[in-house]
Amino acid sequence: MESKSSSAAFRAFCSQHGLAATHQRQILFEVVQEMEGHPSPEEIYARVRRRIPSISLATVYKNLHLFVESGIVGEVSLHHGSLRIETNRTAHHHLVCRGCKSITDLDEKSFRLEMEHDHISAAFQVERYSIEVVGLCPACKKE
Amino acid sequence: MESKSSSAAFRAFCSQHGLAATHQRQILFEVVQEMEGHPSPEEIYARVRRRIPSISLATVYKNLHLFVESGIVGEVSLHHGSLRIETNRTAHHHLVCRGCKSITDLDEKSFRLEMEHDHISAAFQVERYSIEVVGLCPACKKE
DNA sequence: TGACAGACGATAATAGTTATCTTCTAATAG
DNA sequence: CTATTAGAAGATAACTATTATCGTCTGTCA
Repeated sequence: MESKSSSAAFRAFCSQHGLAATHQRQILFEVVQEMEGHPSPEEIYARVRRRIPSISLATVYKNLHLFVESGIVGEVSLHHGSLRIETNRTAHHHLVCRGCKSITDLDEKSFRLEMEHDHISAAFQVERYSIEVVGLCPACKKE
Repeated sequence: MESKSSSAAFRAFCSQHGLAATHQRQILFEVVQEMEGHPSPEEIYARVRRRIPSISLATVYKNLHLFVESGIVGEVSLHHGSLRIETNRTAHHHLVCRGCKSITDLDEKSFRLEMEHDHISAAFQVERYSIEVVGLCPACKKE
């Protein structure tokens, strides 16, 4: 059964990460996995409230952080939270540390990229692309 | 002379965009272009204050927006400002509209990428990479 | 079944950013 | 070269997203 297996996955997730299997956490777990696209905390909050009207937004945030840390969901941008200006106007890419959020420029020559344009709708006007290489910088790796 | 040509570039920029060539704007223009990396508004503000101690943070923000719009600087992430959760855990890339900030997933197969690993420090532990294709979606293109 | 660590909810606090409003100044017409 | 005026700057209030705090409640495990 759907709910059985989903519940089992949730319990496994909680015990793997030493977390209590609470009702709020379980609904969040389910909702996050059934949502498509790139929802914001507010959108997730709105959706969870349909099932638990009394849930707190703080609970949503706290659990989203746990989910991101554990890897069951990702974050679209590691450097949201503050505007960052790009002064290097030549084509280049980014090396991003998921620990300290540092960003290092990579020369365009570091990659050879072939785009299969068929896969991108002709109606979308492509202006540029950039590659984000994500991982851990030497300092953060030590931890 | 350095300052001559910089000043000429600034004046050209202003008249191209119908902007008044004010002192604050000029210092910001210069500072932003001489900064390396990916400075935040606060960092730029701190630096500009060394030359104009009385400048307001609001002025920094207003001018940074103008600079971004005009293209003389870029923004590192088009979707900062709010956490966005990634529920799709399979390898994929993003099609991002710089107008409405919408994000569409692209299949991993859309690209063929060869990384010249020599260019990335061996000390950086690469975990994944993702390609961001930036441009205008059909709806935003109409404007 | 208790005791307790950890989770929840309510809400205050903070950080980043934007809006408002008043004063000032660059652009330009005369 | 001055007067006019649209736009710019500065001060600061307001707003949005996020995090911290704290009292209460509830899974977990002995």
